[in-house]
Amino acid sequence: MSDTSNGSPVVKEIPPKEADLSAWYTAVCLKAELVSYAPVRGCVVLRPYGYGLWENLQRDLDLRFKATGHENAYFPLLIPESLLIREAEHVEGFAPEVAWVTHGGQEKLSERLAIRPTSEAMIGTMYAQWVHSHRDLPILINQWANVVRWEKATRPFLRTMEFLWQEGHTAHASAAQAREETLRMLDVYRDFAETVAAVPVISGVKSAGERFPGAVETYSIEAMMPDGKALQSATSHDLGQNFARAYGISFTDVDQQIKFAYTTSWGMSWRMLGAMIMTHGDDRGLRLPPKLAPLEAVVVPIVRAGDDRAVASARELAAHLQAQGRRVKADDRDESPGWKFTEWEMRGVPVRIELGPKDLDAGTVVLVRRDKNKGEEGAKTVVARAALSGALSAALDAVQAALYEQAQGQLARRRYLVQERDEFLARCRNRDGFIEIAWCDRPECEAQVKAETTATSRVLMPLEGESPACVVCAQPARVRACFAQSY
RNA sequence: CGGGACGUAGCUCAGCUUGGUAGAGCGCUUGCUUUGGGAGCAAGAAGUCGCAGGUUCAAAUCCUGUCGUCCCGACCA
Repeated sequence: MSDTSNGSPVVKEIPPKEADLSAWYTAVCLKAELVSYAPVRGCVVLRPYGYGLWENLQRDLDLRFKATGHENAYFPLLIPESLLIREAEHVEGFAPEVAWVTHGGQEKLSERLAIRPTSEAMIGTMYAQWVHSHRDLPILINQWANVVRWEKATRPFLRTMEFLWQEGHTAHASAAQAREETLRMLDVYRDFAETVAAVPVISGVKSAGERFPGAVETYSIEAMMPDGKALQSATSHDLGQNFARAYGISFTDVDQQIKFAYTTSWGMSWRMLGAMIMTHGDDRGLRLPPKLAPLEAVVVPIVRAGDDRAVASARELAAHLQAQGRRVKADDRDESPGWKFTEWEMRGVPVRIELGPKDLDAGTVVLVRRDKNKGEEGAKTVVARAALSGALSAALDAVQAALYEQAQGQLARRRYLVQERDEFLARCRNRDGFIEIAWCDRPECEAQVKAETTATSRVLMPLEGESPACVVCAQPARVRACFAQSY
């Protein structure tokens, strides 16, 4: 997928992806103008092109939330300490990462206010006020918000101190309904990742050690990055009655008994964009899936001396496509065509439409797909201008499909089902990818693996007839576990 | 939070060892010629050397502190 036709990088600030994924990733995020570092440690500015990605993610995911019966609302950023500490495990889990507001103006506050690291405490408190009867349930609310977590090591999208996400919070009358909701939203995330971000994932339940603080069960979708590390891309938590007890969400049921509600929470952040960037990018820069790309196509006019038809024609073409709802623009800047080609490839635009004198004479345009290498079969096609709309649509679909297919191949190559303890530990240490084994599901065993390899279980799945002994410790196996080093 | 590296023009970096007038390439501005894979020529503009102290006649250069970025680890959902 990468351009290795000549030794030097196309965009000199972007090192080869293979050589140093970290350096490649940071360079691409900055060069493609997705983000800039802000004058605050660990925070980034999401620039218009990066925000365009986020808006497209938001729009698609939001439709899916609405389609599953949820409504949006907004809750306060600041959470009184006394509320946050109500759920013991929850506080303990988040304590190291909470930022505190201690002063208002010159005046010291009588109670510290946490800047939300997540909103279970705030939303739980409100749900307690709103829920009295089984008739008030379920409550199905989502909020799009920013949160702050005091992180020590940060990277654009993957881990920043402040980040954008959505957090869904629901309350139900029964454990079964809460579990159903948790799994439903997990599947929404899985489908979104695969069909929109074109990032294949594995999904499943988390081990006890990897569970959200305060949850009964945590589920996640996990993507595999090119360096063999897993990237948790969304989570869905069945909170049982833990938070309902802590925050007093109770209701009178049909049997006239007062019961605690069952709650869930689920979230996807802009980290998903990081997964997408790392999964699809190549040595020329970003490759964006059409469904998320801020620009689906860019029209590059090619001017020739004494022939200035191309610019006007490109503008007209772009306007025509925009009228059909396409995210397209004409690049009429005073730069050479080659410069624009490189620029838009680096920024990941899925399709380029070239429009030069030859095309103008012939009534054609040239379509170039970003997912293909230069000179590769099908990379460039000449289409009649009258057929452009359909051809563009087909090309976008093809790019979307090809990116997913390539990513699926990468994932498949990094999945290993292992029977031997030594091979398991070696592959974990070696960062080979998802290493799957029959596993005992004991915290002590996981701690042992982590100490020896720094890998942890990412998700657990049902056993599929593997040997009944844990590959690590030989105790009875209860699940199939997928181990990996992770971001 | 520990180990390592780095902050000099918009970008990539040289200069620092051995203190003495702020440098290069790319980019930028203007003009002309160009334009189907990062164009050419000419002229021009542009830097409190991350920040704050200290040593010194003199600091980008030496010392201390601090802020930030990157890499490796620890922590983390």
